[in-house]
Amino acid sequence: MNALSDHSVESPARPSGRPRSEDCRQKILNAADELLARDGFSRMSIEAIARLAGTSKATIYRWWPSKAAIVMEALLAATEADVFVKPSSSAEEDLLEKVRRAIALFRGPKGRVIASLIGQAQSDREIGEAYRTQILVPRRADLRQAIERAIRAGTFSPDIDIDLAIDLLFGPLYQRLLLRHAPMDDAFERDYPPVAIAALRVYAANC
Amino acid sequence: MNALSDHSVESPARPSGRPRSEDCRQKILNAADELLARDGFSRMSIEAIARLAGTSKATIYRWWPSKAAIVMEALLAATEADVFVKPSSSAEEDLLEKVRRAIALFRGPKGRVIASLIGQAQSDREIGEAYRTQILVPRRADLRQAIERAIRAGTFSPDIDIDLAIDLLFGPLYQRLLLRHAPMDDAFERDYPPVAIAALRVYAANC
Amino acid sequence: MNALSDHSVESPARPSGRPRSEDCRQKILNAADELLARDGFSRMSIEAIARLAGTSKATIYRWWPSKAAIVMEALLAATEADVFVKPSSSAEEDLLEKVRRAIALFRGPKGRVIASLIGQAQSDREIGEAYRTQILVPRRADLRQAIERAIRAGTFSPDIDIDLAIDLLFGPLYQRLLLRHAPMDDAFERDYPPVAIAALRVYAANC
Amino acid sequence: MNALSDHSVESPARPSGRPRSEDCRQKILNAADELLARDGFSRMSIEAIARLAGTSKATIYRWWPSKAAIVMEALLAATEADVFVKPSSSAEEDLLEKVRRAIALFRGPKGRVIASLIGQAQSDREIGEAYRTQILVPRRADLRQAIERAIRAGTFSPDIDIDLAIDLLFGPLYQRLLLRHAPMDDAFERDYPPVAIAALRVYAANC
DNA sequence: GGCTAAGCGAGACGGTACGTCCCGTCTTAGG
DNA sequence: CCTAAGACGGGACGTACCGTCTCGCTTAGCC
Repeated sequence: MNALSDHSVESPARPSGRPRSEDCRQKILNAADELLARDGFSRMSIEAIARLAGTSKATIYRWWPSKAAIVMEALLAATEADVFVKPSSSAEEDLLEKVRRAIALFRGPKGRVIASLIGQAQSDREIGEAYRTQILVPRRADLRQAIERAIRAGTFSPDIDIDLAIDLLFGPLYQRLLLRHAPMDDAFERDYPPVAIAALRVYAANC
Repeated sequence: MNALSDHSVESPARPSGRPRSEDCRQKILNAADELLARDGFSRMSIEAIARLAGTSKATIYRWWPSKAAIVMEALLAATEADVFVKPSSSAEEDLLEKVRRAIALFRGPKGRVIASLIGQAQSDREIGEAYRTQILVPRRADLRQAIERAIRAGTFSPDIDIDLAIDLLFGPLYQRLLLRHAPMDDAFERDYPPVAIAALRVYAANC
Repeated sequence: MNALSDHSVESPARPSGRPRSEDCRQKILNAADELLARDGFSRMSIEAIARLAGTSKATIYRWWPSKAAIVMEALLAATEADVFVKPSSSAEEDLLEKVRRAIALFRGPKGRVIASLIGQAQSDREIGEAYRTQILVPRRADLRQAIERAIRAGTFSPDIDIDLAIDLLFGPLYQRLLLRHAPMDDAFERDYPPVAIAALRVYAANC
Repeated sequence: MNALSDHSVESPARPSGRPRSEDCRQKILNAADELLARDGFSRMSIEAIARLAGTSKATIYRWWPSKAAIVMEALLAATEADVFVKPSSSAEEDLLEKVRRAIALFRGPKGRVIASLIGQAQSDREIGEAYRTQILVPRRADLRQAIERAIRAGTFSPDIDIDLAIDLLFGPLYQRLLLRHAPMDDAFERDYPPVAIAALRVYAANC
């Protein structure tokens, strides 16, 4: 548990004092969402969030240590569903679907938010740590399971480096998201996933 | 030519008045370098650069439109050599070497600088545009040539999407540079390049 | 009765519900005293009093309308004895003693507290009103009685302006307390009182 | 020279850099004056001064260390003339006039400003020090000269404590200014000065 | 060699946002 | 009802940089 998520600790024992206002929390997250869309991550200020949410800055600082923490919380809740793939009989097929889902996610409005967070993480160690812990780790654990299913099914060699395998699948996606050297368009969404799976297959077979 | 590189315009007509001080330019670039290493991109301020360089802020603003432009200029000069690969008889072999060079570059001190710039580019369109124009475009043009050589040699199908091909090779690198979910260590430097080439080969053969 | 002393209203009818905690009242007054000594009036906050007293802010606000009211209450209780002079046969002698007592009071630890209150009163009408009503009015009534005794004894003319007379005696004291242009030292404590009485005598005789 | 008056140092050598804007200085002092009249010293904020003056807070903080320093500067310039008395043949007469001038000053709009400053000085050592150094010291030096003239003329004994003498004259004034227990009205303005002089005379003769 | 025009340092300036502090009010639970 | 705890809206604090500006002083090439 790191600093960016302390507020999400839920102690079972009800703490004394006036309880945190859930309404207030929502207003802040909504305001953050709106400003994120309008101004982008680094151009939006905490003062603006407070202004728009109609809360005081102190209330924000009481619960979130930074702008990134707010955005992360908003993102986290909303992204879970986007990438969940119901396991099918073919692990390979599932991986293909996961790649497709990731492309769809990156192309949608959350794509820029994710890119912003990763961008900020380059100069703020806490944001990076939080992003890895809260978003990447569970995400990659899920992918790892799918790959391990494929290994058990004999599709992939048990000797493969699973981290490397995941990177083969998703690296080009992140690259396009972040570098924007080429569009993440319909052609990419159609053509890339099978290429990625093919690349993984050749790596994982001949290991 | 975009805003981040206006200063490099060299008018052939000799302007009147005192000429730009080259000494001053160097002091600023050096100061930027030092602060970049010490504080990181977004924590370093233009005021600090001016302070350290012993120049005035006005002088900086006269020649560079932003912090990123300064850093970009410093980076550009220093990176050229790192990635140049003398063409050999085997285009595939050259690509392999280029991947290796990129890993070495990313692992070195310039890695964090590049990551910082890409990070900032997420929220500053000008930086992004400049990075793509000045760094990525020439870089990818070079890679494209190597791939076209391979196509002409019959190694790769002429139907491949060259952008996608390049992404297959370098995507996982940028991913590790920017997400830092897994180390870019000796094992990676040793294992990844051949895997990348194999992936490209399978894509480019079966296209 | 003004706002700063509402809490001293004592309804004869026993109110329903939990009675006010006397312990709590003492803890707050003690904490106020301690912080007053440590930080001075305007640097001490109500939050700090609550923290130190181990009470909640709400409890303080329920009983006192302001910081000054707390301090006033603490001061009032403690100062009564300092200035009471048992009437002797000579009203003039009594006045002399009262001046001496005031100097002693101002030189002691309560001197700075009184100065702080008068200082705050310059920008807070309520504090000023409360200070005058609760402290100055009874104090000056007492002095007035002593002077009237002297008038009845024929020492002073019955035509004198008693307020002016009191000011002649105490003005220089307050001036030194508040301006601190010159020390209120042993020499002053020894030399000033007879001078003051002499000044009063010459005014009150030749009126 | 203390911290509250550093800005008034006038180096003969013109300093480098953009010169201080006199216009800006005036706008700030005027804004301070207006707010002082409208809201009183402690209710006026530096933010409000900046807002009204149309300057930035940084500009204020660059030149004045505190609210009090601003007010002091505004006061200082405006008060000089109010208390200057052209020496006449009678030193005693001059003292009488000086007392009258002080009463007039205290009754006017500057009276509340002076009271505010003295009030703040009770909890801010720097303000007190500045007030004493910049206002009281020159003021009392002037009074001291008048008294010394009277001593040389044989009116007063050479043994008197001049500080005490000044306090006898002005103490009651400050007391009424600060305690407001009795009005500083026409009657006081008419009656007090001769009483004060008489008191001083009896002290200074029988010393 | 003096003129002129830009470069340059220094640093003031209007702004904006920062993160903190305390205010006085409120909303809980528990005594 | 009283109290402890502490969340809340509000607003000022003093600081840090931003990018622009106004000065006086170089420092060249050109007349």
